[in-house]
Amino acid sequence: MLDLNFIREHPEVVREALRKRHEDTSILDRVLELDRRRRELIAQVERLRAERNRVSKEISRLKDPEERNARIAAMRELKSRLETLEKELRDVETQLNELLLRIPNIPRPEVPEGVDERDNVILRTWGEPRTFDFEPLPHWDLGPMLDIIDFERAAKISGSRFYILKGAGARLQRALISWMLDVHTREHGYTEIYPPALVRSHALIGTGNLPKFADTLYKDREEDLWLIPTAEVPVTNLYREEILPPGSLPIYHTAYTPCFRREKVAAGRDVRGIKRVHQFDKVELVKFVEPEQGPEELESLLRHAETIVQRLELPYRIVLLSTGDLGFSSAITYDIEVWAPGSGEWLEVSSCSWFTDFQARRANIRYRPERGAKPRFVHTLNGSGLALPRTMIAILETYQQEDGSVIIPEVLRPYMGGMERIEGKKAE
RNA sequence: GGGGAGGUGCCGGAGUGGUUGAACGGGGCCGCCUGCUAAGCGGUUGUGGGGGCAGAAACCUCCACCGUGGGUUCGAAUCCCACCCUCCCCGCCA
Repeated sequence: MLDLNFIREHPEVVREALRKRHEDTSILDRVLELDRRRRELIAQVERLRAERNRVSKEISRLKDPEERNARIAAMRELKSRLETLEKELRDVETQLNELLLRIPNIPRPEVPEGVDERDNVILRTWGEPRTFDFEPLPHWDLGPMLDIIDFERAAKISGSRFYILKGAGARLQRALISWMLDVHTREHGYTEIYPPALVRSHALIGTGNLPKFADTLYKDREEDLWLIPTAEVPVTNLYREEILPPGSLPIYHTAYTPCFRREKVAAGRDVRGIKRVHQFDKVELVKFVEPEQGPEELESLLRHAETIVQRLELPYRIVLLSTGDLGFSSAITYDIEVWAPGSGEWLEVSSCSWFTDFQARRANIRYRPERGAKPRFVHTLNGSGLALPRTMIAILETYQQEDGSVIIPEVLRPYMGGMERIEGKKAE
C-alpha cells in the first residue's frame, strides 16, 4: 500500500507508475476524490466531537436539573448531526481503503519499462550450458523412466498438475531442502522458521496477494483460512502489528514450506512435467531491514540465492524484470533462471524482490530506530532460495547420462547417504 | 464439539456510566544524593491523525485508540450485540 500522503502530494508520480505497469489510472482519480471528501468529513466530525466532549463535561458538573436537561436536549440534536457525518466518513474510508489496496507499488527508476516478460533485461549469465553428444530428455520422460516421478498415479488421486516423487526422487528433494536450509542458516545468517501453511485473509492482504489475486489461491470452504502460495506470506506477517525495538534489524528468516497455487490463469500452459503444479515445495528467504539498506540487502539476497545454483553447478542467468512483468507488491525484482537442457528453456527458480515499505504498511510492521524515536515502517525483501521442482528439473536434465542415469551433484551426496547416481530399473 | 473464566499502557494489576490516557506497583529514562555500587528522593515514560507553522525539530492544542467491529447514551474502558484470541474442565483425536 502506498502512503496516502504521498499519493496526495505526488499524484503525478503515482499516475506514471500505473501507466508504466499498464494499469488503469482512473483508480488514482477516485482515490484523490475520496481523500478530499474524507478530509472534509474529518474536519467536520472532529469539530462536532470536540464540542460534544466539552459540553458533556459541563453537564456532569451541572447540579440544576432544569439547566441540565436543557443542555442534554441541545446535545441530542448535535448528536444526530454527528452520527450522519460519522456514517458518511466510515463509508468514504471503507471505499478509499479498498481502492488503496488495489494500487500496486511504484517501480524503482532502474526498472526497465516494458509490456511483458519479453522486455525483461538479462543482466548476466553464469556457467556454460552443457553440450550433449546424445539427445537430452525432458524430465517428464526421465522421471518416469527412472521410476522417481509418477504423474499417472498423481492424476488418479488429485488430477492434473500434481506429481508424486518416489524413491531417490523424493530423497533428492529432501536432500535439497536440508542442504539449502543449512547453507542459509549456517553461512548466510538466516534463522529458520516453520510457519503455518494456512493463513487468515489479512495475512494475504499484508503481502499483497489479496484482494486482487484471490482467484489464484485455494481457500477453506467454511473458515477464513487460505493455503499459502509461498512462505513469504506467513513469514512476512510474523511481525505484523508490531513495533520492533531498536537494534532488531536486520532480521533474516528462511522457511521451508509447501506452496499451493491454483494456476487458473495459466490454464493450458506448461501442462507437462513438474514446472507448473498446484502444490510444490520451496525454501524461502525473507528479510526485514531499515529503508536505507534496501539496495544492498537486495543484492546480498540475490547472492544468497545464487550461491545455491552455483554450488549445484547449474548454468543460470539473472534477469531484471520490466514494469510489465513486475509483481504487484514489488518495486524491483531479479529472477534467477536456470537452464533446463531437456525441456530446452530457462526456468525461474527464484524471484528476489524489494518491496520497500509497501508490505510493511499493509501489515503494519514498524521498528523504532533508537530509543524514544518515532516508529518507521520496515522494508521487506524476499526471494526463493530455491523452488524445489524447477531445481529438480534442472538437476535431472543437466546431469542425465546417455544410459538414462542421473549423476547427483557433489554437494548433495552427503545428504543422500553418499549416493552418487540415480539409476533406473531399466538401465540395470 | 460441550461447559466455565478472561482479554486494560513496556510488564504486573486496579477500575463497572461523567475532569480516567487511565489508580497502585515493577521496569526504563532524566535529575538529586553518594568515594564507587546498592538503597533512597524528585521528575518522566504510548500510538495514529488534524490544526497552530511553507518545511524540519521542539512545544501547544484538538480528535481517535483500554482484543476487533457495531449499538445504547448528552457522555462508555465501564452497559448491550457479534466476531477474534487466550486460559481451565469434559469429550474426541494424529
